Amino acid sequence: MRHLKQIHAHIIRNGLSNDPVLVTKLISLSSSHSIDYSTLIFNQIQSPTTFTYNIMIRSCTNNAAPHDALLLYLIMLHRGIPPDKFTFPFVIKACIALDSLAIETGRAVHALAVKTGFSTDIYLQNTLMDLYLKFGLLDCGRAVFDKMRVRSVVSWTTMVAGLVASGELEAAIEVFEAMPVRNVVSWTAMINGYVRNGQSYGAFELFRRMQIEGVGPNEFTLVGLLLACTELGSLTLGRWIHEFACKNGFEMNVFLGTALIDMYSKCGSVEDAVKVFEEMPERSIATWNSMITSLGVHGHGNEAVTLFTKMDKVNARPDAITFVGVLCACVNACMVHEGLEFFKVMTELCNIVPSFEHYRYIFELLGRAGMWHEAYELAENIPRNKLDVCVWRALLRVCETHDKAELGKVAYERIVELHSLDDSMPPNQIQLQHHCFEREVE
DNA sequence: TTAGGGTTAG
Repeated sequence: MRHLKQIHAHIIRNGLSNDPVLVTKLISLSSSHSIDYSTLIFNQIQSPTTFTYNIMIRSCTNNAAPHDALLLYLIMLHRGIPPDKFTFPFVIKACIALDSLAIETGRAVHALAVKTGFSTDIYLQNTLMDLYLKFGLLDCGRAVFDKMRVRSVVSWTTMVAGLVASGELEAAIEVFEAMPVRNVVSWTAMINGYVRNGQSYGAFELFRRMQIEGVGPNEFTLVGLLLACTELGSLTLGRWIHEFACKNGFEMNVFLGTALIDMYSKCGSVEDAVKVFEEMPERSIATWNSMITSLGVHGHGNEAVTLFTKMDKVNARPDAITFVGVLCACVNACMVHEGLEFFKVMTELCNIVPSFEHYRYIFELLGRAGMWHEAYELAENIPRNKLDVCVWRALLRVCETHDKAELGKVAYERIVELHSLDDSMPPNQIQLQHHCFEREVE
């Protein structure tokens, strides 16, 4: 970023700040470090063109600001700057990055693309398919696919991946088998389809077929296969994939490394997980989380906590999942006071809003420490939202295991009370829960 | 300047 700013200064001093090529290059290069800086450059352009808008829209989406991307698109239309064939895929990608509420915007963009004559662009069609399929509108995705006059391997793969994500394994297989050409991405998408649908042997069968047909796997493929090993609980197969990766010179990137750690941990070899972790040249938050969780569930609570404290030294910021792992480790290792301290760090220092899982572990810790009043206070102070019923349930659960009938009854009454405020809960379900509780109390 | 596949909790 420092070098980029120096270059930017030279550009200004040499009177080149209106050169569209230089300016757009600056925008896209700076966006991954500071979207604010990119916006600053963009706002200084005297007469922005379709091209500069496209670049700015793409930069926003690629850097966690899809909402701004849509806003820019609207401003662009408002200013009368015409979108082109590049604009539409970028805007649809912004919709995909948002939640499914953006589907209406997506449809409107689709409509405008039809009106302006860009709807037959293969890049747009592929992106639209992706949008509809990812938001569960399988018929719409299919309709785009069926209307395409030319389909590339990307079109077919998008269809396969979309069906797989919706659990439509049979339909995905049908499309996959009908593909005229398959590349490593297509094979990987299909392998993951088998894994996600609990058919891990099918995934390995496909891996064999892929190699017979002369397509080599890459890191993505191996990650899918490692998930299959994890699902099967097969340390032997997992080791084989690991050896395959080493023998074939695969780069130990964060995804492959993390999948290996997770596989070793869940297949019972925490030693191998640690070995992989220590040898990784680069780690993501998922890598840390996987390793901490692994140590925690294997009864190495102290090691998990030590590793957690190391995160700070390498500037890795813990997230909500990290604390689920740490709290779980504390529960398993009976580190009551440490756990309570971490919960404090999480909420007060890291500003992480506790989820149901955090409450579950924290109630367990408080229960073990006999701090029932604190547990009650904690549940009582949760603002009214969707989570509070779950939290009282978590407390009820802990009360049950610790034979804490009195507080359990309070928790139970709160659950019934909150349900009665919730119209979406049918009365017979409340009755049923009431019945269950009475029986448990007896 | 554009399109598709990947890791962590529960």
